[in-house]
Amino acid sequence: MLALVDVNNMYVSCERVFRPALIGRPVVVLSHNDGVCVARSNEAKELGVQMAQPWFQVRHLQRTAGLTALSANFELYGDMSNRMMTLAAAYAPRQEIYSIDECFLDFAGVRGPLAPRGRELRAQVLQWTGLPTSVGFATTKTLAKLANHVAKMAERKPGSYPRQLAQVCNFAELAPAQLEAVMQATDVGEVWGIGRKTSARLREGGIRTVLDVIRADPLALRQQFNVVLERTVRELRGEPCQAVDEVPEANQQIMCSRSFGEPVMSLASLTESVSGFAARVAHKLRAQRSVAGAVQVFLSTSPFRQQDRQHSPSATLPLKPPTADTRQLAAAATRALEAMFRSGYRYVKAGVVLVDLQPQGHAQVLDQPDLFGELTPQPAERRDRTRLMQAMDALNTRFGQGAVAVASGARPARRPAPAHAARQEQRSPRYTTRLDEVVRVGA
DNA sequence: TCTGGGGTCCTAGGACCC
DNA sequence: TCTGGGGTCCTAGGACCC
Repeated sequence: MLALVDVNNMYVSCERVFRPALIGRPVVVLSHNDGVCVARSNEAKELGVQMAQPWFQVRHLQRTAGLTALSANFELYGDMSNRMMTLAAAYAPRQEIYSIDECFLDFAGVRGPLAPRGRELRAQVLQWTGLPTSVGFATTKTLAKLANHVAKMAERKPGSYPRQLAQVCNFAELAPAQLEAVMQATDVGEVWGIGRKTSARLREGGIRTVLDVIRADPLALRQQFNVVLERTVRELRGEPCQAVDEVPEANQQIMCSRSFGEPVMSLASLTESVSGFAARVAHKLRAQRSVAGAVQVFLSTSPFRQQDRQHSPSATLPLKPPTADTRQLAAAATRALEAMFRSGYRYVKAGVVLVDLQPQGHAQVLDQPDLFGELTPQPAERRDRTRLMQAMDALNTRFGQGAVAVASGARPARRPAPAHAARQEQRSPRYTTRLDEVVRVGA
């Protein structure tokens, strides 16, 4: 038996822990650049605010409906997530952390009724971290996700599902007829893995509810759609197709991209951004003990500005031998940027992607000069590089991203905030990870 | 005026080989 | 005029998730 534990409206719930006055009120959390809504309280959902909806489209609700908007505070959410995950892990032999706000628990070998354990878990996480969760139990991952959805909706929309399924829902405890009623009451688009396009096509074929798709022929679905849908339907029928993975696999690509606060036209400014992105991805790369075989850089103008000329190039540069050295990655990234940059365009976004990742230490040694005329460094030099990068990572972890950076060209040592710095007008304090930002009590 | 930032997996089609 | 067949590898793009 599996459980899916999921924090309700994670980012909003994290903010409410430290600002209880926001409980019961419509709240959204905005993306990096205060661009779109990335989390919504139930009250904000009731107002009709959509996931990823541009902030400027709903901003008026501040005045008319008392909507509160906060800038994303990922440092806070990451720390709250760690606390929640640690508590949840104690309830089952195995845990897979699936995202910042969800984990699967595998109860294989655990005896006794599970719903009470789910309620205990929920109560402890709520009391110890302040985060409200929902718990869904079932025999496969896809079913556990669905049970979790039912637990949430039964709580949020009384009447949508039986009241006793609220907060904690165990499909295994339902009578067959009850389970069938639940499947019939649930739209096929709510299923994990069935998105907008697929559900629209399914509906055209007369498949509207979860019950409909469970009764369809998996092989026929595979032919009409693809193997992913077939697996999803098999999981809905109780046939496990996805295992619980305790140890996360190393990422196959690592990306850092940002929209700018305002359009950027100068190469110098883009170079500064791209070097910064390269430093971030290099840091992440070393954290998972990998090296990159190639670096990709992309730029784009705004597709929403029809009146602007569009230019969205990308370029990939191989790294031979593969490396995790910030200086080499930043140099390659800026070279790629220079090769594709064209003046006269209003760029609004750029990004750096590391691909062709391999485990550290497996990289081949070249006895011929590489593309840039360099030989594979000798052991002593490699050791120095590694130590330099370790020192950089340690300083940046302790004092904040960017405390130590690679000098890139003409940038002055002490520079003003770049013109394209992010807008983040409503960020809350990092209560749990910065000593100077902890909650103050009294005057 | 203002439109996120990460990831994964699968598939189709082209290049290439024998 | 007539223009293989089967296999592999790679890449771009689509769909999905949070």
